[in-house]
Amino acid sequence: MSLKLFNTLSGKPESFKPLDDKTVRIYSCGPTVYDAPHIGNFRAFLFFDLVKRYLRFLGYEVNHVMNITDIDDKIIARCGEEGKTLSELTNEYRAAFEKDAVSLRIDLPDTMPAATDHIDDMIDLIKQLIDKDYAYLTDDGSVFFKIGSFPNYGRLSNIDTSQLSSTERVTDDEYGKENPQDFSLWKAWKEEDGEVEWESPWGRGRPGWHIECSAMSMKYLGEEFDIHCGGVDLIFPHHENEIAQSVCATDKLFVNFWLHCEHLLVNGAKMSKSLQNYYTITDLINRGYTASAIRYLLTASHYRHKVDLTEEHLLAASQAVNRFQDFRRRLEKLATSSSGHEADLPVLDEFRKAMNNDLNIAEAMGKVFDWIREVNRKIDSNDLTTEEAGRFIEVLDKIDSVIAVVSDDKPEITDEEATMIDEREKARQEKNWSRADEIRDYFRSRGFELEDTPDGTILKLSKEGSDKL
RNA sequence: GGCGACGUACCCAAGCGGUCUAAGGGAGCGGUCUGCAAAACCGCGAUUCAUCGGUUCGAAUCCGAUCGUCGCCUCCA
Repeated sequence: MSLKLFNTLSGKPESFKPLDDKTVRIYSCGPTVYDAPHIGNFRAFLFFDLVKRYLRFLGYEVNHVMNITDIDDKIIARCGEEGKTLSELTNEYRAAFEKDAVSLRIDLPDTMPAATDHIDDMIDLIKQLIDKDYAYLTDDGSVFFKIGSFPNYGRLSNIDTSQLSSTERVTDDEYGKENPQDFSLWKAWKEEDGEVEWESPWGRGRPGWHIECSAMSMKYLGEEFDIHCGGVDLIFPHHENEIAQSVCATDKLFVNFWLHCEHLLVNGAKMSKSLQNYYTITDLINRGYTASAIRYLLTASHYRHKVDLTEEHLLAASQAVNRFQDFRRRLEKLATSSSGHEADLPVLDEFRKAMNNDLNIAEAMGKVFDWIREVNRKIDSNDLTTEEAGRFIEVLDKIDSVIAVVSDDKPEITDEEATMIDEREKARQEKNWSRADEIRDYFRSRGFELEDTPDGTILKLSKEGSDKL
C-alpha cells in the first residue's frame, strides 16, 4: 500500500508520488520573526518535520524549503515599539525560532530563505503578472492582483468569490483597488514604514505578504513541486493567493499536494495574549516539561485534528514518552552490540501501514505499544537474546527516526549530586533505608526520579512538570 | 448568511459495512516483583459508539433529521 495524503485541493486523500519519482520537494510556510514563536506555531513546524521524517523513512530524498518572513506590518510596528532596525529585530527572533526548533529536535529545512533577500525575485514575478494583465498599478504606486482574472480563484479554500461579502473594509493603503477582494502584490511606501523601503519599477515600497512564498518556493524548488504545507488558517487567503500568483505567472501546476494541519488549543481555548495562555517552548521547558513530551503531544495526534494543550495531556504525553525511553534502556542493558543487519520486523510494516493512511499516527503508535508490551514480557521472562535486543534497538530507532521522542532527555546534575547517588547506593547496601529515601526525596524536589534496578540506580527526569499550566 | 470539521469509556484516541460483546496511551482499582518506591508484567474497566429514524442479511462505520461543540469567510501556524 502506498502513502495517501489528504490534499486540501481535492478535499480527499490521494496517493502520493513525487513528481520526479525520487526527491520530494516540500515548501512550508515559516515563521514571521517579530516575536518569540509560540507553542501553536510549533505544532505546524512539528507537523512539517513529521511529514519530512516519514517521507525519509519511506526511502525518499527530501528537499525542504521554509521561508522566514522578515518584512510585514507587524514587524514594522514592532521595530517602532522596540526602537530597533528591521534586521536587528528579525535576526533576534529568527535566532530564537531556530533555537526552539532545535530543542524540539526539528530537523531544520535545507533552505530557509528570508523574504528581504529576495525582493528582486518578487519584483520580477510581479512584473510578469502585470505584463500578462493579471495585476494592475494604482495611482499611489501599489500593485494589486486582479482575482477576477483567475477563474480558479477560491478553489483551494472552497470559497465562492461571488458570495463574499461586498461590504469589505478598504484600509488606508488599499484604496484604488478595482475590486475589494483584490490583494496587494506591492505596497507603496507610507510614512509609518520609515526607513523600510525598496526601489521598484513602481516607486519605493515593499512587497505584499503573499508574493514572497510564490517567489521563493519557485526559485528553490521549481515552478512545480510536490508538497506545500502550513496551518489551516493559511488556506485562505494566503495559499489561495499564492496559487493565483504562481499559476498565472507560469501557467504551470505550481503545487501538487496542499497539506494543512489543525490548530493547537490551550485548555480548550484558542491561544491569545489576553487570555495569558500564550506559551513558548522555553516557557514549557522551564516549567519542567521535556522536549520529548511536548513533541509527542503535538505530533502523536492526527495532524488534521485539534490538539488541546493541558496539564493532563502533557502528563499523558510525558508518560507515553517515558514508556519508549524506559523500553530502550531495558534493551540497551541486554544488547551486546548492534546486529549490523538491516532491522526488519512486523511492527515496522504495521507502523508503515498505519502511517501510509494519511499519517494515522494514533494507530501507528498503538501498534508500536503492542510490540513494546510483547517484548517487555519476553524480557521479564528472560527470553530475549542479546542478539534480539540489538535488533530491537535498531527497529525502535527506525521508528524514532520518524517520531523523534525516544532518545533520552538527559537529566543534568552537579558533581555533588552525582556523589549523592553513590552515597545512596552505599546506604542501601548497608540497609540504611532512611538515608536512602532522604536522598531520593531530595532528587524528587529537584525534578528527578531515582529508579533502583537489579543493575543499579537510574536517574530520570520526573514525569510531572514542576509548575502548573 | 456561505463553506467546512467534529461528537467513541474519567481524559486523549483508533476504527473507512461483517474478524467490534470496539485498538492504543493516560488516570484509577486489584495482583506479581521490590527494603520501600519506580519500572515491567497480569487482571478489572464502554453489550456500547450524541439522539431519533432509515438503507442493509448485517452499521460506531452508509443516508436523513435533530441536538451540541468548533473552525474559516482577507492579522493569525
